[in-house]
This record gives sequence, structure tokens and C-alpha cells, in this order.
Amino acid sequence: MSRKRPTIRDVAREAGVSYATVSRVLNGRDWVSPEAVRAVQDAIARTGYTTNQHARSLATGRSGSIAFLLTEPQHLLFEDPNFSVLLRGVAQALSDREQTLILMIASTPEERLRTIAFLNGGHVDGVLLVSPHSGDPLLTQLVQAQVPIVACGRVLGLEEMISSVSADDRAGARTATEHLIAAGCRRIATITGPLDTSGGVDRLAGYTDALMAHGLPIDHDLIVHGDWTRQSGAAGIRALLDRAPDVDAVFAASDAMAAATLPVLRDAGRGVPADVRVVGFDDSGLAATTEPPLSTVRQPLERISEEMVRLLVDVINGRTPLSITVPTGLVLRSSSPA
Amino acid sequence: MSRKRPTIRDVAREAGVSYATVSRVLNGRDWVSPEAVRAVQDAIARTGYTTNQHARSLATGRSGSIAFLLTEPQHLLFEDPNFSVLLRGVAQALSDREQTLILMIASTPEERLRTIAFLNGGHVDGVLLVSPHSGDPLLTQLVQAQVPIVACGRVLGLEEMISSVSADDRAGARTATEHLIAAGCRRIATITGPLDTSGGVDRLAGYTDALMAHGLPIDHDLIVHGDWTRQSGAAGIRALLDRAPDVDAVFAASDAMAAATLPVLRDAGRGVPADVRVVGFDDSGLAATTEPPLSTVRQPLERISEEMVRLLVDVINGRTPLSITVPTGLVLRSSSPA
DNA sequence: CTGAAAGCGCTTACAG
DNA sequence: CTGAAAGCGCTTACAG
Repeated sequence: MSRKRPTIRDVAREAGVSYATVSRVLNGRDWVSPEAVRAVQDAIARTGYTTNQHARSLATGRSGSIAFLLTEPQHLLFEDPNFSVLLRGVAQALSDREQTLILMIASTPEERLRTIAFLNGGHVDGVLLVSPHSGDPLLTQLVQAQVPIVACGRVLGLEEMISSVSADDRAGARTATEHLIAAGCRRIATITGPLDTSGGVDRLAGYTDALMAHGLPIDHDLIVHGDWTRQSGAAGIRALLDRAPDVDAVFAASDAMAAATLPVLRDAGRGVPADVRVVGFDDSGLAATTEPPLSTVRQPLERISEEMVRLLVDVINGRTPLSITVPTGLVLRSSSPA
Repeated sequence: MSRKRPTIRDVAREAGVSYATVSRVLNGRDWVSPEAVRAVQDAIARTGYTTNQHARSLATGRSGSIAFLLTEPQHLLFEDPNFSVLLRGVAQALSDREQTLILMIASTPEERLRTIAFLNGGHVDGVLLVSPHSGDPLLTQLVQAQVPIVACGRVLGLEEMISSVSADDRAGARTATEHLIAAGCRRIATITGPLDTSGGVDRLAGYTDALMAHGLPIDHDLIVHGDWTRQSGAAGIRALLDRAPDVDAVFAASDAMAAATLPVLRDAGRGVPADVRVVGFDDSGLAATTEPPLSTVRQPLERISEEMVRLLVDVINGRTPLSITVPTGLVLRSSSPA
């Protein structure tokens, strides 16, 4: 297409130095005389030189790119606004480091196969994993292939092998539940996330923590399991109304599930928050736009994506895996005001 | 990290042929004897060989990757569910062609600069453009750099230079408006999209087409401009209720804007669809979950993403730019039933 | 501080 | 049909 792009040799000629020197100022490692540096920089500007990443990668063995890997079935991924925010943050952080972001979606078996081959093939320096489910064979394969990985949320059972950055799910859930207790609720239900994710188990643990700390019983009729989606939230609240008609609050482990309880409660003639208080988790864009707006637990996704990238760079550089937890905060809106 | 991966030479040794032959069977271009092919394939399987894309790119001058470029300010991009569906479809289509998808976000001035440099640097074979606004200098720069591009939606003023795939916005809008006319509405308003996008102007044109075809006047009090977002939808309907209290229908150029009219209409005491019918555009996930669910114009995003990739491959191979339009369809729900 | 040179792993005319 | 060889554009010891 476009005519030949200038190479390092063109720059060298223009600057009157050897092309090894050009490479040196490009990489800024070895010592180069100030005059040479200036001459090269000028030459780069004049020629419009831009480094050929493929040649560099071939020489260094580093690809200069990172994969953002999605393993959930698509509908979950793209329904979840958290995902977008995370992606945005990661793109930003990577761009700042001059790394490119490769998006990979591995939902179908075929895609999963291709993904493994690709990642295994050294095409990327590392991978960022979103919403990993423990027991996913893909994860073990990645670990075996010694691909540097950082997950969003701990990978249950592989914590030692896979670095991760998580919100403080347990503390967040506990705070939310204690808020409901403080508001006088005594029949507090929860709709959990999938229990093969750290978010799922930790948010449930935070809920029971709060109950126990306040001497309230753990009633299994008040615990239903969802998978983060609206559908599961709607199904969950229906089951709850059925099993425990005296429910006076529900803590849903995601905003999507919490939002889905609202129309069901309305149709059942239960006022929110008058009859049933509702608290979600995520503080996604959704939370502020529901009717009534949702109280929820905010997780600092910008911070999470930033830390994920930073950590991944460390892991790529050979540092040992690490788990990072970032704090969450309660956001009160009309669905369960102060 | 991982120990040395097998190269083409390892495969050659294992297969007992020269490595040039291995390369030939890999690329499947030149004639190779069946025995050699089999020997090489076996050797590939045994060694677990996987091609080094960087080496290949360096030799061929093709990067094997495509950029998915987002130029909107982030909030727009990630609020819009269409974007996700498009991204998903593109990822799929690209994966089928063994191309990698590089996600680039160019919203801040700094990011835009880096983006231009990157794209200009031949790091990708082509770029897929989402929601381009005409007059964006980035577009002209890309065209000048002769980067192969396919846009989603025509790029107004650059139609000849930039291939595009669009929904049939005009026909869709016309159909929606005619449906409202057929339902007996006579004071039909519209909330437009941005008029520097083909979606914005074409949907407005479809609206006026329908009005004129049925002898209804074009009343500027009934036309307000939005930018696809909920906020602009809410502001739009408020302005309409103010300027034209007798409005009996609104056609919004996006589901997000249509959805945002609902609570405002409710608060204003207008029943939907009894007093005011509402029709959106996109048939995004949103449309089915609003209260009441939205009638809308469906655009086949899966098809659009597929065509975008196919077209881009053509353009990369030197074919001349082309514009493709795919049909839309009216989807009726409670906000404006049949 | 800076050349000359080898090498990264492939592709592709060039000769057979 | 298949070798041997050059070349893609860089980085990085190796010698000065």
C-alpha cells in the first residue's frame, strides 16, 4: 500500500552515524554521546521514522502486546458494563506503555482451541483474564504453558499460580449487609454470583459475616444463586418471594441482578424500599438509572485495570505472582437510603 | 519464560526436508509432493510447531492484524450496546481468518496522536472504524496515509475514499415513522442523532420522507437533536413537551434516547403508548427491558460486522472502496404496538 | 562511546 | 517438485 517506510538505516545515514547507534538511542539503554543522540533524534523527526515492531520482536523475543481474554459466553460479557470500563482502563494503561491490546474472545470450543494455540505461540507477552471461573481447563493450560497472567478476581484453586487484582468483595458485601441490618431489616436475602468465582463466594461470605456478627441466623431459604445476569436476578427474586414471603431486604451480588428484582417486586406489590430494601454490587452505570436508583457497592474499576496492567508487567519481568485487593465503598440511593 | 519453541528448521529436520519446503507447505502456495506434505504435517504435529508471526510479518510485510478503532469519547462508546455486539462479531470474523484484533481507543488528543503514529507505522493491515464523525481530522490523516479502512456507517464527505457498511437507516426510519402515521399519530416528533454521522442524517431523512409522503407538514418544533445518549434523549423529550405539548408520538434515532423519554413522559403524566407512542432505533438489548418495552428498528449487527471484515480484506488486497447497505426491520413492542 | 557482524524465524525468487 | 541463499528490520554481544 503505502510507499516504503524509512528504516533504521535511513535514519543512520541521515544522522551520519552507524545504524547500531540509532538502535541504541531508540532503546536508550547503552551510553550514547549527547551529540549522537541529538543527531539521531533530528534524523528521526526528519525521516518520520517509526520502528517496525515485528523486526524488533523478532530480535528481542518480546511481542509488545498483551491479550485481553474473555472466556465467558458472550451475552454475559457484553451485558456487563463493568467489562467495558475495565477494557477501557486497560487500553489506556497499555497505551501509556506503548503496548498494544489484543482482544480475544474464547467462548465457543473452537475459539478456545485457537486461543490456546495463539497464546501458547508466544504471540503476546502476557494475558489479562476477565471473570475467570475456577475449573476452566483453559486456565490450567495457560498456567502450564507458563504464559504470564493476571486475572481480575482471584482464580479459585490457582491463587498461587495466577496473579490477580480484586475488589474487596467480602468487605463490600459485609458493609452492604450491615447497612441493611442497621436499617432494621431482619429477613435479609441474597442473590449470589456464581460460586466458582471469587466474586461469587466472597460476596456471599461477606453477607454471612454480617449476619453472624449481628446474631442473625443464616437461613438457606434466603439464599438463592444467580450468575450475575438480569435473568438470574429476576428468577432469584421470584424464588425468594415464594420461599420467604416475609423477606424485607435483598442484597444482590451484581447490579444487573439487583435491577432485575425491581420490576418483579413492583409487580408483586412490594414497595422498594418501603417493603423491601434492595442493594446491588458494582455501581455500574445501570445503578443510577433504575427506578428507583440502586444502592450498591462501588468497586474502583479504573484502579483495578491500572493495577492489572502494572502487575502483569511485573510478572512478565519474572516477578512472582501476587494478589492485590482494592477497597470498595457503599453508595446509597433510593432503593435503600441511609 | 517458556523454553524455546520449535522453529521451521526443527520441523524440517524432523521431516527430513529442507526448511524452504516446510515454509511451502505452511503457505500452501507452491507445489509440494504429497509425501513431503505428509512428512511435514506429521513433523509439525510432533514438534508442536507454531509459526512465529513476527518473523512472518517481517518477511511478508503484512502484520496479520486489524485495528478496531474507537474515536468517540468513551462514555458514548461503552454506553452503547451496539458497540459490543459489533466488537463481538468482528472478533469472531477475524478469528476465523486467523487475524488478530487490536483494540485502539482514541478519545483524548494524546491517544489520537499515538493512534495515528501507530496506524501509520504499518503495525496493522487495516482498520475498522466505528461511529466516525465527518470532519474528524483523524479520518483525513488515515486516508492520506493510505491505510485501508472500512467504517461502520458512511463517512460523510469521504464516501469515495472510505469503504463502509451501514444499516439502511433511511428506510428503517421511514418505516418506523409510517408505522406511527398508520397508527393515527399526527404530531410525530423525532429526536435525531448527531448530524455529522450518516446514521444521524439518514434517520432524520427517513422521518421527513414518511411525513412528506403522507402529506404531513415538517414542523421544526417537532425536531430536536440528540447525540445518541440517554441524557440527550431526556433533554430532547423535555424540550419537545415544552415546544409542542400536543406531540402524540416520538421517533428517537437510538434506543438509548428512546428509553430516556419513558420516565420523563411518565412523570409528565403522559401514558405510553396511550398518549404518546415511542419508537427507537437499534433493537439493542435495552429495548426489550424498558418499561414499557420499546418498539424499535432492528439493524443486523452480526451481518454488519461480518461484511465489514470481508470488505476490509478486499480493500487490503487492493480493491476499490465500496459502500454496502444492509436492510433493517421494524420490531413492534408495547411502546407502540401494531 | 561506537562500528561491524551475527542472528531472530520466516518467505521467496533463483536455480536446478 | 525442492535446495541454497538473500533479505525483511531490528538488537546485542564483541571488539575496539
